Amino acid sequence: MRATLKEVYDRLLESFGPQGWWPGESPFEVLVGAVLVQNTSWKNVVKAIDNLRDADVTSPQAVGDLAQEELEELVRPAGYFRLKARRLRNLIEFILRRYDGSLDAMFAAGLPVVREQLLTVNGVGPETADSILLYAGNLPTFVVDTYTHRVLSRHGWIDPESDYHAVKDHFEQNLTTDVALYNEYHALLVRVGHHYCRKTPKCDECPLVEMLPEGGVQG
DNA sequence: TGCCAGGCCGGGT
DNA sequence: ACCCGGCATGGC
Repeated sequence: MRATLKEVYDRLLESFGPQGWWPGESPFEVLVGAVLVQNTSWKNVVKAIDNLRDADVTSPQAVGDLAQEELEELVRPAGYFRLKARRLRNLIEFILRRYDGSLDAMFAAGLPVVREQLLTVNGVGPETADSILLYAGNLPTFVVDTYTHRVLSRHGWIDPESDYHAVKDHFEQNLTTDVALYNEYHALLVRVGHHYCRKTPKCDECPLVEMLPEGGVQG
């Protein structure tokens, strides 16, 4: 008898409690954070976001007014700083041109439309796009990240070869369409990943250990 | 002290 | 279609 995704969710929620994601004081900060956190620890991203706030860069328009070198210095603590300053610029330019800099207007255009548009921006891939849509826009799209894939494949709940969209569809087809649920579930998977499901797993005290298949973790 | 972090892109086979 | 290197700072 295999655990359902809902049962896994309930177990995580009872173990860790609500995570209250996404960290960020505004949709703009959430969007910025989604780009800056690519393959980087959130601790570093916080420093970069603090820099932006201290410099009064709190809107797409404010980013638009910055020289590229200034933007690079502000986001430097997040790592890959030249690359990320470029990606951030690409995304902000898109929003300024297409939506006159209004995040509200962008999200009002609807989930499937905006998702496709975001994916055309160089530097915005599926996880970044879905993070923006879910955590900044409150739109019901499930976010898949490295921990999502790792936790599920180690427990034998997905094919380890499955790609981003396969995992995303798996969640969306086996859960009710619910922004709060998607939000909390992803945050809980990152939490359990941080504590127990690193590259070398520590399953001894993991709340999901009793849900392991015969033979323990895969891979 | 190395290893790794809430990806994504571009170039080579 | 795949595979792989590059990107960079800071925490544990």
